[in-house]
Amino acid sequence: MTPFQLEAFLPYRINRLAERMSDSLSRVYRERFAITVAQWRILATLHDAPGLAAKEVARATNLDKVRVSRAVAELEARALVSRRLSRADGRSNELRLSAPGLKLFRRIAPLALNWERDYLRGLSDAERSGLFQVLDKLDPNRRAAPSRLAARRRRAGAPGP
Amino acid sequence: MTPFQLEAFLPYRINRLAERMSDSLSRVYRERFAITVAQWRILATLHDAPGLAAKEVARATNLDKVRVSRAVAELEARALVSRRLSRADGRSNELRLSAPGLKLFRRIAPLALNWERDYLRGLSDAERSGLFQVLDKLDPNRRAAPSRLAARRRRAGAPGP
DNA sequence: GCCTACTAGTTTCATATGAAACTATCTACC
DNA sequence: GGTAGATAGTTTCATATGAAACTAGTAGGC
Repeated sequence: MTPFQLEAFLPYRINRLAERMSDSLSRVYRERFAITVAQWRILATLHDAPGLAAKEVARATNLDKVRVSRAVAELEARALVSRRLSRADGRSNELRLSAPGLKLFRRIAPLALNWERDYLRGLSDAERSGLFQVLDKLDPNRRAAPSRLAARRRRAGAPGP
Repeated sequence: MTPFQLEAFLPYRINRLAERMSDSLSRVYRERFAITVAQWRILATLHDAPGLAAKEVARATNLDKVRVSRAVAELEARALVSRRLSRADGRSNELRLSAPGLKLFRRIAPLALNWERDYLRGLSDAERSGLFQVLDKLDPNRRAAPSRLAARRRRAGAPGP
């Protein structure tokens, strides 16, 4: 007999966790602000790095370029994001949060962080830091500044290394 | 300034990990056996619990009933799964792997387990067991037999409690 | 300058998805 | 035994998705 239990199979468990988290969190900003997951990621990315081109946004958000194109179009239509033709490359635009976009981001971000804190409430500090450490190992990020990440994680309740 | 880094935000990280794992793993059975993720979950579930109704399969696989209905129809068309009208409830069918379905499952399962072992290769035993422990806390399963899970995990390389 | 190959971003189109409607059956109550 | 919800599973239909085609621009010979 082949020993296989879906319930103990990592891809299945991670996938299920991802879906449930996403459902729970997206309710926070979807119902109240009519923002999709893609739009939320883009707002957060442009907040952190104003002037990014769509291509870089796609990379930073793990979204394909079609979804970025559509989400940015919608954000622009709602005047939450502005675009300006790049001087350096006439094919791309520099994307930025508009004033209302920034305001919206500042309303949502604390809600998202609260949601995360509540979600992780049941874990010990060691479990929290271990979780992020394992995430970094299984799915390394190849770009973001490590120091800011470490700071962010410390705030999230995990003790430093 | 609102401190928010997408790269350090748990739902985003878990989602990205789930997507990448799913992409990598599904290549194992999609290309070679033309099996979708939903179909794979259903095969594994029916292997573990023959005779289940679609409703129970949906619950065990975390798939909605529409997807289960479609995936089962396809599996049946390919003679990998058989259905028999339930004696107890005329609305549902007892679903089972056929002989070819069982054979296919037995080919895929070891590949999936190898994939998982390789994927977790970079983690220490403590990290592996910690990961599953945290998964159980963040996304508890409300049904499967704990003893079998524990056995499975021990095999996966994590020391028991 | 001007081909040629490449890239950023958009659009098209075929497929995947899931909410809601539907069908058939069950359950509980009379 | 008949009637009024409930429930299992399928189908419909409107929307989401992403691969591939397309548009516009760039870069590197020559």
